[in-house]
Amino acid sequence: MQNLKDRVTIYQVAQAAGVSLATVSRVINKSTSVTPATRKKVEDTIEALGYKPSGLAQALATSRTTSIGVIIPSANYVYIANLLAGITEVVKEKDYSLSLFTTSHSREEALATIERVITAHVDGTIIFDDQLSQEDVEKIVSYNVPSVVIDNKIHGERVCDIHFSYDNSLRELIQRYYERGRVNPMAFLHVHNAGRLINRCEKTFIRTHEELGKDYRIINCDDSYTHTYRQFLDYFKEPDNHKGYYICYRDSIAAAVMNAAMDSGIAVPEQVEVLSLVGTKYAHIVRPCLSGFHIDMQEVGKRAMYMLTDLLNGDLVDKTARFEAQLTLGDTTKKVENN
Amino acid sequence: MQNLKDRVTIYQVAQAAGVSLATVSRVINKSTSVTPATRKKVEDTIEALGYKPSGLAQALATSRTTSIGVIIPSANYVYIANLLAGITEVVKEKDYSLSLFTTSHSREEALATIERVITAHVDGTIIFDDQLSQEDVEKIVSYNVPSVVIDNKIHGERVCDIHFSYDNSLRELIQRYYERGRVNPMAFLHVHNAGRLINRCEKTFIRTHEELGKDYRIINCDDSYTHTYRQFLDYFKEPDNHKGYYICYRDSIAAAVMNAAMDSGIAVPEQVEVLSLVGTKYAHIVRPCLSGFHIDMQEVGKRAMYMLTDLLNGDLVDKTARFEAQLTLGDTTKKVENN
DNA sequence: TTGTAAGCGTTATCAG
DNA sequence: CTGATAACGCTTACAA
Repeated sequence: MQNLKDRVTIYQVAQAAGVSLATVSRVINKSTSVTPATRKKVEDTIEALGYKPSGLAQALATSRTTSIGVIIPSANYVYIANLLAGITEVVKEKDYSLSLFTTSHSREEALATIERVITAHVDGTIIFDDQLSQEDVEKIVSYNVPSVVIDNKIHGERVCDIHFSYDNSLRELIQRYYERGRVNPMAFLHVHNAGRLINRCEKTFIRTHEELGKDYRIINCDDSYTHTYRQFLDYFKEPDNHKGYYICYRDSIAAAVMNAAMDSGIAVPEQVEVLSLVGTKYAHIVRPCLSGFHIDMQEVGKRAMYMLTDLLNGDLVDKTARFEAQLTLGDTTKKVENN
Repeated sequence: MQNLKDRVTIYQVAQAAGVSLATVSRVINKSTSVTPATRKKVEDTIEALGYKPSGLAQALATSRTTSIGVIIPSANYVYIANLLAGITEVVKEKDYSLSLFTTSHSREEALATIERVITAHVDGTIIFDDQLSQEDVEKIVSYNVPSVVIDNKIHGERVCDIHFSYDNSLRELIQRYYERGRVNPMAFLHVHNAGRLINRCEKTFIRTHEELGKDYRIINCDDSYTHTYRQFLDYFKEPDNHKGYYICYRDSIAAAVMNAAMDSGIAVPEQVEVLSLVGTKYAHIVRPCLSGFHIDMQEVGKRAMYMLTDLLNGDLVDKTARFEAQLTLGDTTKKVENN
């Protein structure tokens, strides 16, 4: 096996083994039968020459890349990392490979990403990205790449979707809160442009309050621990604010509010209560432990990849899956007697 | 633009535009000059037909995939997610695409991953994976894919490396500790099979103690928050253990020790001090804030990708880069007067 | 069972 | 400036 080779091709293997291209191809693909003798001969020369088939040429010939695309806004979030871990697990199991595409912030980048996905010629995609519209997804699919879309209500012929369900559990939580005779209006921390999930939750929050005829508050904040922490340090300087129930987008935001409260000498949960919508394992690590909703993104990733392979094989049963957010009550909300 | 097309090929564009293949190829690649008139004609039909070049065929013809491979053990850790974010940022800037390969735990999986990387025909790889040996990397490189290797002392003709430097700062930290007259032996939490980085740190830890003629302790633990938390709850039942300085692999482990101590009524940092080696943003979020080392993995990712593109273009200046771990003193170690 | 030859969708080298 | 035509490395009928 020489170094820095210009890669050995199937043709060279054939020549060295004294057979034809086709035969080598057959032993690689374990397809039609080959005499054990010639098979052995070919396998030996493959080994000796260090031949590896070119996925490129194979893909071109078969028009299957056995590669799937994953489209996400950024890998930088814990729950996206978990999603990726789940996807890769099944990707390996099914012997696919995975191309990662990120969209970032601008619309142009998103469009450029779509182009890339199409030219990359992946067999299918898993899309977890709020910025892509129905049309964007349709465009991808129209180039013959079936897709599973996560938390982004999009439907179509060769599109599956996984839906995160918060509505019922969030509504229940709010109802219970007031049923227990709590009078402080709940506050929802609005984050601009943070995606569908939080928007949906905000809508549910507002609608439920309106149905109950209760007051509520919306507080604008940033999707950044540090900013929110500072903002709430300020906010808690006002004694009137030394109470309240704050519903936050993710762990780190909830932790920011909680830390700001505690660092201002305000008791959590006695005076200020905090709840996060998108929980990760860090909810259990911070003290007090965060109350919040939680969806196992690794499971979501696995599920998404299973759906995609089924879709690709044409034996998909359910075109849609639903993950219900689980509420875990930690120590940032007051305990209520559940009996 | 019809739906579910069998993708339009360059040939069909040529025919529709009344020119030859070659001309279409030229306008795609903006290479040699084409009459503005024909260019426009071709561009229009490309638009009309919704033609996108096949990356596959292009790659086969040029023997460049403009795709790089990233090899990691799992996407599941925060600092790896940050690394990925850094890499993708530059990947887009340089107009590459990225294939993700994970190795998981067994040797067989690692070997399978290497095969996949080779057949995938990526132009280069970024490897952040302790399980791969010098030979493994050499194998990859021998198939004509230059690589940059992170935190895994490997050298070679077409290999760059990024090295994390902990030794000096860790040694200094230890020396200072005893210089201040501290007498409790430090403890190092050994995690089996957690990779080179922690092994190196452990060696430095031991060697420094031996040089100083000081006692030290090695405590075995798991790379899991929950396990370690339970283990240390037990450990702290013994009053003799209500003191000590514990050096932990990562944030979550350090938090486990810290929480176990506090939940056992032990004061941090007054009685028990904790330090983490691999810090993330969560170090600032937990309370008390974790003291620990920190490397900006997003920067590392960007740097790695820059090195790789330089390597691919043949204009690499430095084959090696070094990131020094930064010590951030939080509230889990005692303050020392620095003047 | 094995070999021959025609694609797969591009690029690139020639002539014209 | 443009058009044939031969690669690129492999798969897959079709023949032998």
